Amino acid sequence: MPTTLKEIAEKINVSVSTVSKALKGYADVNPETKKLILKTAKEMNYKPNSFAVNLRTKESKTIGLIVPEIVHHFFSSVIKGIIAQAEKKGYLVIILQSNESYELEKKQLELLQNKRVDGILVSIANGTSKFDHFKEVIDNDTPLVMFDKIAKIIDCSKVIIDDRKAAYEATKYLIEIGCKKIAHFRGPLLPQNSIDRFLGYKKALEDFNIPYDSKLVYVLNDVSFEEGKYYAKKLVKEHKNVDGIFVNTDLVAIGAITAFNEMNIKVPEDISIVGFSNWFMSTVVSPSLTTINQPGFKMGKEAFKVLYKEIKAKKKNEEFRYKKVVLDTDLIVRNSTKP
Amino acid sequence: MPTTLKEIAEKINVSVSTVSKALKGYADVNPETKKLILKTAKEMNYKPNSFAVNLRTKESKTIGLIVPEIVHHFFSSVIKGIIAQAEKKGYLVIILQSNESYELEKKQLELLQNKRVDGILVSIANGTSKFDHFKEVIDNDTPLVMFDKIAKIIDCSKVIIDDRKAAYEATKYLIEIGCKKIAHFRGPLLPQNSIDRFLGYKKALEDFNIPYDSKLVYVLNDVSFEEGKYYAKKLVKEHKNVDGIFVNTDLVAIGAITAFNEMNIKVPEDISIVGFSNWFMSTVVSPSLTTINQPGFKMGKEAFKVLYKEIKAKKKNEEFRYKKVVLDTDLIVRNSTKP
DNA sequence: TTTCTAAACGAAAACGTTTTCGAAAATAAC
DNA sequence: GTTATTTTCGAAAACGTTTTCGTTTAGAAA
Repeated sequence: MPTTLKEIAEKINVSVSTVSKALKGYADVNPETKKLILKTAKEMNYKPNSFAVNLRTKESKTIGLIVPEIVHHFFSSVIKGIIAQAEKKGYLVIILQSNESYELEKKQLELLQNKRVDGILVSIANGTSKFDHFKEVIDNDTPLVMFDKIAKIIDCSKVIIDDRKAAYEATKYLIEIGCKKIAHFRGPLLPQNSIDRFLGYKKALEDFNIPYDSKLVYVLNDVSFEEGKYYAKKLVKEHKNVDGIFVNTDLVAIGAITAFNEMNIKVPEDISIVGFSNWFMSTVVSPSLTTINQPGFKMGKEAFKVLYKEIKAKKKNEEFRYKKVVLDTDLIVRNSTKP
Repeated sequence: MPTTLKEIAEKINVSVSTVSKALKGYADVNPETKKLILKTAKEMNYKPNSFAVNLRTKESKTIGLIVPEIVHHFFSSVIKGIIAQAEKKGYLVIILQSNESYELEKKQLELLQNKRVDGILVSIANGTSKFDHFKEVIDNDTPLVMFDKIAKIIDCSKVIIDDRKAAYEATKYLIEIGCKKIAHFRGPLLPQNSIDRFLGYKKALEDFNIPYDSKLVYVLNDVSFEEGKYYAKKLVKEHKNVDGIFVNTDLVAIGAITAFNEMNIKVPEDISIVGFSNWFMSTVVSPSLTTINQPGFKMGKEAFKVLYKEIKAKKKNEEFRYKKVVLDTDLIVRNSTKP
C-alpha cells in the first residue's frame, strides 16, 4: 500500500535510480527534475521502506538495552536518559529485562544480535558469574557498552560511578558524626558494584581506626524492602550498640528504617543510616534518608554517547579505543543521620 | 561476515531454495538432505538475516510503545508487563516517551510507523487534545491499542480500569468513615482518566447527600510531589474543616501528606487522605497511604495480548472487532484514613 | 570539424530471504 | 510396457532500496 520509489519513477517517467538519488541529495541530477521528484514524493506521501533500507545499508538505527529490572527508580532513570539521547541521534531503543538472571541475559543478548541491532547497552544481572556471552558479542563485532553493573574482566567501554569512593564517603560521614560501631548491608556477592561498595566501607573503617568486624556485614540476596526489614531486625537481635549502618541501596535502607520505626528504635538518635542511589522515595520516608546521589539520567545519556561513537567508528572502519566514563556522585545529607 | 543461505547451499551442493525450505520445515525436502542441511547450518552458526526476513515477510516482530513518562511506578510496571508478554510471543518492544507533550507524541507515532513496527501501544499524553494522529495510524492499517490514558473519541481497542467506579469507591470510603467536607485534587483537564476520577468523586458526594462545592476541587498541572505540597497548603489557607481529600495520584497525595506533616496537621486525625494507583512508595510514607490499587503489570500484559490478536488477525486478513478490556481495581486501606 | 569534458540519467547488481511453480526423477498403478 | 502419481529439487521472481558504472547528450575546447 505505501508508495515506493518505483511508483514515483513511473509517475514522472524517470528511473528508480534517479528518484533515489534526488531524494538522497546526489549531485548528478538536474535541479529541475530534482524539484519535480521532491514534489511528487511529498504528494504521494512517500516514506522509505525501512526494511529495505536496513537490508541495503546493513544497519537498523536501533540499539538494544538489557537491564536487570525496569520497575526500579535508578534503572528507569537510566532508561529515560538512553532513550532521550538516542532519539536525538535518530536511534530507537529495544528494551529487555534480565530479571537478574544469567540465563535470560544470555538469551536476550542472542535475541538482540539476531535482530541485528547496531549496538547493545547492558547492565549485568546479579546472577551472572560467567561472561563469555559478552565476549561473543564483542567478537561478533557488535558494539557493546556496559553501565552501572559491569564486568571488570570484559574489555569494552564502560560508564560507571566510583562505587568504592562513594561508599567510602558514606562510611566516612557516619564516622565523622560520631558512629563507633557501623554495620553494612551489602549486595549479593557477584556484582562488581556491591563488591566495590563493600570495599569502600571497609577502607573507611581502616583509615579511621575502627576495627573491621565481618559479623557486622550482612549479605543480601534480592535487595528488597523486605530484606531491609528482615536484616534490620536480625541486626538488633545479634548485636548491641550498633549506631550506624551503611546500606547498599535506598530501597533496603528504607526497609530498615521501617523496621526500626516498628521496633521503636529511634533513627537517627539511636542509629544512623546511609543509603545509596537517591531514590525519590528517600525524600518521602520518615525520617528522610541520607544517601549517595547516583546520576541515573546522566549515566543513560553518557552510555548512549559512548555507544554511538563506537557505532560510527565501526561504520567508517576507524580505529576505536574503549572508553571508561566515571560519573560524579555526592553525599546528600537528610534526617536519617544525626547532625 | 555472518553465514547466509547461499553459503550453506554452496557448501553441500544444493540450491538456496532447498536450504531455506529445510530450515523452515517444508515437506518437499528429503529427510536425508534435510538432516545434512540442519547439521551444516548449525556448524556454520547460521542465523537468518532479520533485515531480509523483514523485507520479505513485511513484518518485523517488533512493536512500538509510547508512554508519557518512564520514571513512574505505574508506567514502569506496565512496561514490564508488556515486555514480558511480548517476549513470550517472540516480539520485541521499542519504547518512546512523550513527556506528556502532544508534539512529541505525534512525532513519535510517525517515527514508529516509518520503522514499520507491527503494532503500537500508547498511553496518551496530558497535552493531547487533538486525536487525528491516532486516526492516521488506524487508517494506515497499523494495529493500535490504547491503555490507561485513552481517547474516547477514537475507535480502537482499549485496556483500562474503571476510573469512575474506582474514584467513587475511594470517595465513598471517605464518607463512610465520617468525612463531611471532602476536597479533590484532580488531574489536568484533558485526560480522560482525570475526568472520570473527578466524575466518580462527584457522583459519590451526590449519592450520599453531600453538597458538591467546586471550590474544593483543585486542578493540577504536572501531577507532581511539589504540586501535592503546594495545593495542600493552599487548601488549608482557603478552607476550614476539610476532613478528607481524594487525590488523583499517589505521588500528589504523598506531597500533601508531607505538607500536612510539616504544618503539624494530623493525618488521619485531622484529615483523611486517599490516593490513587498504589505506588510502592505509599507503603513507606508515614502515615502509609490508603489508595486504589491499579494493576500496572497486568494492564501491560493484557494490552499486548489484545494487540497481538489484532496483528495476527490483520496478517490472516480476518475480520476483527475492537476490544475493551476493563481491569479490576481495589481499595487498599492503610493509615492515612481514620478507621 | 574533431576531440574532450561535464552533466544527466538509467541499467543493473546487490543485500538475503521466501515462496511459487515447473521439471525431473522415482515410484505406484494399470 | 504405459500412464499416473508422488517425491524431491531448483530456477526465478519478489520485497524496495542504494550505489556503481556505463551511456548518452550537450557544450566547450582544440
